[in-house]
Amino acid sequence: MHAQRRVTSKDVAERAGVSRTTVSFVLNNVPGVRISEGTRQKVLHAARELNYYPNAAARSLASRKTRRIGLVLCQSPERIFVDAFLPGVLRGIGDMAQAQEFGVLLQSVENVAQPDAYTHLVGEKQIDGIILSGPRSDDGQLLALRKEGFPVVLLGQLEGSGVPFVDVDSVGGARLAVEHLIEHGHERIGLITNAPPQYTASAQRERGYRQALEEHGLTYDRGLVCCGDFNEESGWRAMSELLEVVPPPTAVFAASDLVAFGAMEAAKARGLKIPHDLALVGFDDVPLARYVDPPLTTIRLPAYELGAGAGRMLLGLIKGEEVKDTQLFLETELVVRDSCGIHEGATLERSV
Amino acid sequence: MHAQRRVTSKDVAERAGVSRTTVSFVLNNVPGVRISEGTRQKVLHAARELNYYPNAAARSLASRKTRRIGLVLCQSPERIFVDAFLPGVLRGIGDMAQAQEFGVLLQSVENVAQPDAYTHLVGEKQIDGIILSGPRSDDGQLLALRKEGFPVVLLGQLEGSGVPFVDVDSVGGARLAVEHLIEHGHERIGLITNAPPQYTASAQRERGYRQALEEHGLTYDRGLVCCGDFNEESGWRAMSELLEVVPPPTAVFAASDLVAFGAMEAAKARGLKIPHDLALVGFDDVPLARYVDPPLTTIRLPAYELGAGAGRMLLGLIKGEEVKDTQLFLETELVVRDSCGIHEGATLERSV
DNA sequence: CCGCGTTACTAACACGTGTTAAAACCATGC
DNA sequence: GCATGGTTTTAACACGTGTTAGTAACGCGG
Repeated sequence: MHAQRRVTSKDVAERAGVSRTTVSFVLNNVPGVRISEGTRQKVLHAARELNYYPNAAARSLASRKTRRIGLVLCQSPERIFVDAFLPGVLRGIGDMAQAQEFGVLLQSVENVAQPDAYTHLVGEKQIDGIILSGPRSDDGQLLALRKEGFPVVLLGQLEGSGVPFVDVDSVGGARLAVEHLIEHGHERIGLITNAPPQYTASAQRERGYRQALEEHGLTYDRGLVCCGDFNEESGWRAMSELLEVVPPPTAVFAASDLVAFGAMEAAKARGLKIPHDLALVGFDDVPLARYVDPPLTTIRLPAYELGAGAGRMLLGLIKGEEVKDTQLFLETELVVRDSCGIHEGATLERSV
Repeated sequence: MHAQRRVTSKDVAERAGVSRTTVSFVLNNVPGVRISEGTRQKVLHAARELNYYPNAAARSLASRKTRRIGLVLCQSPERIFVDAFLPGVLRGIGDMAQAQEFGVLLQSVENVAQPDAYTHLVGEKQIDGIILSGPRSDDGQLLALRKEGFPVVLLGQLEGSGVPFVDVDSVGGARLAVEHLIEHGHERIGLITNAPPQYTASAQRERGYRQALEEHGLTYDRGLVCCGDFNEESGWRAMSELLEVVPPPTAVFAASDLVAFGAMEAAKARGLKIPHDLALVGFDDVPLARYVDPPLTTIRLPAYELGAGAGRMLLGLIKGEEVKDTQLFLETELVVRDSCGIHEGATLERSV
C-alpha cells in the first residue's frame, strides 16, 4: 500500500556485499580507518542506487549529536524593528548551518513570564547549541545553560554576563552618522535617542554621538539631547522639544529610523523643509527608509552578517574549536540619501 | 567534570519504584491503559524531582514520529514582498506547532536549480510533514512526496496539482478594493496588475477587478489595464501610460503596494494631487503603506492567519485526521487610509 | 480449592545507527 | 611452513525510548 519499507544501512551493506559497519565507515569518512577504493565505490554506488538516507533519529541517538541548532526569538518591545531584519538574519544563520549540514530549529518565546519555553529543546536533546535573540538579563535559564557548558550565542549583548555574542557596533554607527553631519558643516547637532538610556543599544548610540562631537572639538550640549521611545510618536514629541531650543539645531541625528519618521513629520508640520532647513539622519535602514519624503539618510545594519556571524560562532563552539573572538561587533554602513542635505536639489532617488 | 550523566526514564522508574514501561505509560498518557492514581503521582513526582526530559532522538526512533514539521522557503522573485510577511507567517506556524508540542525546522532553498534541497529532510526522517512556501510548478520532488503520502501543505497554490494549500483570497481582495472605489462614485477605474498575467496571483487579482466592475454594471475597458512587474519602477511606467488615456481614469487600483508606490510617484510627478485628482488603492498592506504620503488605502493580507492555517492543516494531516477543507482561501481586509479620497481633508493618520 | 475475568504491572524486543575490540585476510621475510 | 605486521572487515554492544505479549495480584462465583 503505502511507504515501501525504509531503506536502512543494512540494505546498503547487503547490496554492496559488505558489512553494515563498513557502510558506516565509508559514508561517514571515519578518520583513521582505511578503506580500499574498491569497497568504497561499491558502497557509495549501492547507497545511491537504493536512494539511502541515514535515519536522523538513530544517528542522533548513537552519536549523541543532533546536527541541529536552535534559534530562539524572544519577544522584544522593538518588535517592529526586529521584524524588519528577521529575514536577513534568518538567511545568514540558514546559510551557515546549511554549509555544515546543520538544521535550524525555530522557537519563539511569546511570554517573558514563561522563560523556560526553550529549555525543553536542550533537555530533550533536540539541538546541539542555541542562538538567542533578544536576551533578557533576568533570564536564569540562560546562565544555567551556559554554566553546564552548553553552547550559546546571543544576538545582541548581555553586558557583564560573559556569554558569547554577536552585535552591531552601535557606537561606531552613531559616530558615522554624526561625523557625516559634522563634515558637511553642521555644528549644532541634536540627538534623539532610540529608547530610554537603560537600554544598552540606546546608551551606545549616545556614546557614539558624544565621541563624534568631542573628536571634532564640538561641545556636548545636554539641551540638544532628547529621549525617544521606539516609536514614531516619541520621535514627534522629541523633535517638537528640540525645535523649541534657541538657537535650534541645524541637524538632528535620530538613533532609530522609526523615531526619525516621527521627527520628520513634526518638523514638516512646523513648516520646516528637510533637508533645507534641517538635516536629519536616522539609524537602522529599515526597508521603508528609502521611501519616505525625503528619503532618509541612515545607518544600515548588517542583518545577514549578524545571522551568519552568530551561526558561524555557534557552530565553532559546537565543534569544540577554540573560538577566540567570542564577542563580535559588526560594522555598520552609512547610506546617504536626501534627508541629510548632501544631495540638495537632486530628484527622488530611485535606485536600490 | 561536565555533564552529570543524563537522566533517563530508567532513573525515574527506579526512583518511583516501578518499571520503566510504567513510566512511559504515565508520561505519555497511553490510552487504554489504566494506571492507579497512586503510581501515577509517584511517577510524575519522581520525574519532576529528577528534572527528567525524554530524549527526542530515542523517542523518534522508537515511535517513528519526530514531532517536528519542516518549513521550506523557496526563493521567489517577490522576495521583498515575502520578507514583509515572513515574521507574521512564522508566528502563525510557530503558535500552532507549539500548541501541539511540535518543533519547526527551517530550510531555505536558495537555488531553484537544486530543488532537492529539502528532500533530505524527509529522507532522513527529520520531520513528519512539510510546509512549502512559494512552490514552483516544475518541482518534481514535491509531486513525488505527495504521491508517497507524505503530508504536504503549500503556502500559495499550485493550480491543478491537487496539493493541499492555504492561500489568500486574491479575487475577493481585489473585488473589495474596486468595490470601495465604485461605492464612492468612481466609474473610470484603472488597473495596474502586480505582475505579468502568467502568475496566478496576478490573474486572480485581475479577475476580482473584473467581477467588481461587472457586478456594478460598469464595462471592462482593456485600455484601462496595465501590467506591473513586482517593483515600483513598473508601477511608475504603468501609471504614466494610464495617464495618457483620454479621458484618464479617476481612480486606479494597483494590485501590489510596491507597484502602487511607483504609481503614486508618477502621478505626483505629473502634478496630480492624490487623492484629490486621482484616487489610489493598493494591495498587500506592506508595513510602509501607512507611511507614504498620502497614506495608502490598501488590502491587508492575513499573514499570521496564513501561517496558522497552514500549520493547523498540516498538523491535521499528520495526525491522520480527515481534513475536509484541504484548499483554504483566507479573507482579506480593506484598510482605509487617505489615498482613496474617503478621508479628504483629514490629517495624517497616526494610529496603528 | 479452582477457574475466570479484570486490573496493574513487567520482561523482552524493536527502532537504525555509531563504535570498539577482535578476527580474517594478505603479503613479506626468515 | 610459519611467525609478523599491517590492512580490511566483522560481530557485538550501546544509545533511550515505545510497545506487545505475558504474568502476578485480586476479587468472585462455583
